[in-house]
Amino acid sequence: MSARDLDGAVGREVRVHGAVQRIRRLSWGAFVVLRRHDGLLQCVVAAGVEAADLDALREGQYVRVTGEVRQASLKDASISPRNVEVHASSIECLLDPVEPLRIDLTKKVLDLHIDTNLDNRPVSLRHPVERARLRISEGLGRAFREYHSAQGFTEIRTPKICFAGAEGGANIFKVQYFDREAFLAQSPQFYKQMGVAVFERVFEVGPVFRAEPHQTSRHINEYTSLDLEMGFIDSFHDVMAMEIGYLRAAMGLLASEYAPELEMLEADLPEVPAALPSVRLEEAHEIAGSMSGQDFSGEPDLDPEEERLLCEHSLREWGSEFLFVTHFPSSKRPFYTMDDPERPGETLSFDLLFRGLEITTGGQRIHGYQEQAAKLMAFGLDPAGFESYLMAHRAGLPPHGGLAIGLERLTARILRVENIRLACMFPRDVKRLVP
RNA sequence: GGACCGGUAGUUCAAUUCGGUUAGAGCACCGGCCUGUCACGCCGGAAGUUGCGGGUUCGAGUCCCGUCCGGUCCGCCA
Repeated sequence: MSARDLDGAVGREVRVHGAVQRIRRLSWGAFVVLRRHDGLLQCVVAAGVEAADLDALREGQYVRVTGEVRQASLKDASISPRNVEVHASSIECLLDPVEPLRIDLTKKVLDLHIDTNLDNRPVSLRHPVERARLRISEGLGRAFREYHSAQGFTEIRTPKICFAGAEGGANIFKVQYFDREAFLAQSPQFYKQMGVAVFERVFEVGPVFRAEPHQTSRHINEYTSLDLEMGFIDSFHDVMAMEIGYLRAAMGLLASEYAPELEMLEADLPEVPAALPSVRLEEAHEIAGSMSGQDFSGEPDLDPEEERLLCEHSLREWGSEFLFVTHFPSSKRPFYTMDDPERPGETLSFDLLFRGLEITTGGQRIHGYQEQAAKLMAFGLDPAGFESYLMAHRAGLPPHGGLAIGLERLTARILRVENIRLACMFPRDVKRLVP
């Protein structure tokens, strides 16, 4: 029985099951809040109801409650629905935990060190706030699928065990693959591009792996990439427009179907203007420079301080919490990125900044075989090592481009969670391989 | 790879410039009370090898050396 169904069942007898999230004992009985598949439900258990041994009732037990649905008016935002409660006529224990919970799940906030939280993830995830964060992340992934499916994209699944990395460099995990060495995918980039020739528009929601030994609140070594690639674009602005469409759809879906979670998390969804501000990297450096007094000009990338400054500026001057930065230098972008014919040394690429953090990278790709082979060599790479990739170029690719959004980063910034790990069910970082 | 910071009860934190009696508090836990709670409330209780090893000292959670573990930020990136 869903929360919505309970809403319409006032006066009826229902049977529900769940885990005991918290018990508030009073002299006449207790309020017992159940954790269920789609929210917390308050039950009222008077002392002496059938099969109910209130003294034996413990947080963490799994129970089945039978009772009448009655109207209520509850103040606790973690409970959903809040306009009904179940007055138990019987309560049956299905399972007793073998040890008391190691973490206090009854309070409004989990007052834990992030490390304690993550070490105890099998339990801490049962807290309403942690659960709600994962639901928001799920909603963003769901919106990505729904929106792009409606836009004519085909969902693809590409291998995560690869012969070579898409981005090159040392940040790739090696794995033993029978009698050979293989690598964990850093990106579905090559496969997406091949997919463009098959379906014109493709997307994938999947894990990517980065072996960088970074230790910050915005990096994990396995994250979920919301990837897309689209053919027959006129410019990379088509890709940016698609992202705007997605963000608008995603915020709409969250507002309509994830309202209880958003309310509990006290989240403020960003407005997504129909057109987002966009500046070239050079201009971005100037803006950040004038705000901080530092000189960023000539830097090939944005540093984290600039990302924060630029977002502040974008909100104040243009009323947008999102800001595109374009035209990163060729040297800083992968070899498949198309150069701007009008601006030598610059690429037709973009990042999207949101609330102080880079959440997306994208751009137009090189589709011509000769151009791609030439740029590979200019990067000091051997085209022979990219044979199957270049096969697609030789067989012909339409003009195309795409992007990748870091799901955990997007989730974390929407919820204003400081550490990306808290937007992830079981984060992997340099120090953390379990749980 | 670099810079900074930290490790005290199950947990989150205290512990007075410069070292000083028996290392405290909130929450959780245990016992009792409370006719409707909303992070319930009230009374009581138990709970610690101060990460580990060594040193200085009459005396070390506090100072010094070593060691282990971790966090934040930077580089790099989503």
